[in-house]
Amino acid sequence: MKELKKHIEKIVSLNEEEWKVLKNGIEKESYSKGDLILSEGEHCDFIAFVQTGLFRFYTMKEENEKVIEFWFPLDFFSDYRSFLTNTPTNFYIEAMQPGTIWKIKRTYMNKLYEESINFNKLGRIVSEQLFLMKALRLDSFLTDSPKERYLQLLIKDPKILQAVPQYMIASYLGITAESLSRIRKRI
Amino acid sequence: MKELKKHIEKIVSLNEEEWKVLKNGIEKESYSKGDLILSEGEHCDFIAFVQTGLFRFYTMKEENEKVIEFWFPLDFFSDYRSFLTNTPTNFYIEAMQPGTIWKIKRTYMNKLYEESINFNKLGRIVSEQLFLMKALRLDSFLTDSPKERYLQLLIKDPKILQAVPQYMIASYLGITAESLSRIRKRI
DNA sequence: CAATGCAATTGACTTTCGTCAAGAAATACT
DNA sequence: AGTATTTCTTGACGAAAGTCAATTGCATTG
Repeated sequence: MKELKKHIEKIVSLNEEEWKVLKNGIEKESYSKGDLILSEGEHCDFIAFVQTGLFRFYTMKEENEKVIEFWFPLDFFSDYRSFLTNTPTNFYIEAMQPGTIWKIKRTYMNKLYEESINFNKLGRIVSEQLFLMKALRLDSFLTDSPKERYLQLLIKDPKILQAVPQYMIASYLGITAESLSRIRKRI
Repeated sequence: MKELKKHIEKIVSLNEEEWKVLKNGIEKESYSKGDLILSEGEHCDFIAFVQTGLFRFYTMKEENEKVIEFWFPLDFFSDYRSFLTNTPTNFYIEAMQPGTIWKIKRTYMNKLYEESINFNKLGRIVSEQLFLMKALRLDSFLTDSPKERYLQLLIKDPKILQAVPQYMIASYLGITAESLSRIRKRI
């Protein structure tokens, strides 16, 4: 829990009482490689924090996996669309390695939002950060070629390249595994 | 200001005092067709609300305009990346028609965030909504073909098609004007 | 160490997209 | 109405991506 507390404190400074209340809503979960934390049709009713492990967020489109995101230790994650709108998801969250996470439920989160300014601040800043990540990613689809997106990934996210098989990276870049292989050859 | 107040009240209910404080930080601005509200190199230090008119958010990539977003009446807008990180922007915001907006400055917004739970709630929910829009858009780039993205636009955002020239829609879909023209022919 | 399974590459081929240039169509202007 | 400007379409071509199938490379394991 130390990492989580430290991470939250970088965002907002909670007093003893607030931290105690927050802690009461948090539970630890452990997963084995290949476990599904969320599946199509379910509601995502939590926000989580990666303690250890590696997770991916993907969807199926006509038999093909489309990887939306990868999550590493110290990342907050959720199917935030399903979480916010309280609607069933089309996505899957999979543990790519054994790992442990901290989870907080939406109902508890909403209770916190009613309680103190700091929890709203926390929720706001987490939302802002999630927004920024999506916005940067979208911009690169609008302005860059697949080759350029790959080159930027090399620079900005080398840890993804080390940890993840290439065919998933291709999907994450919005192209096929074969295309990525050819892009790499051209460089 | 009526529309703005009504719109905010759908998100969070402010008391008389809070509304008065908020109002003090809001100023009206009017633009003519073609005016630039924000240009590359500047800092975006505001969040705005469209009262009337039509605005677009775009960037230049090697002489070519890349349209990121369109904003219509009742939309909140900002170069939220520049706003949140307080860094210079690579983007432009242009009034595509004569229009008026309400603006609130970052410094004022940050003051509000210190003041009451409701302003944080407002900021949180606006951030959540902005996140949702980006996330949906990104998903469609990862999972759909240009043709599919166009067809979805027909269904989900017909107002964009009516109000915006096709070559900007092409850019918004991540393709060239010629490609969009051919996609339309194929249908 | 051979055998298996998964990942990555390569080849052949099709489809689609981008680019450049030319025209047609639509819109705005005088 | 006629002209000018902008927008949209079309054609020709090259580059890149998708698809399917086969092969190579790599790691795991029995």
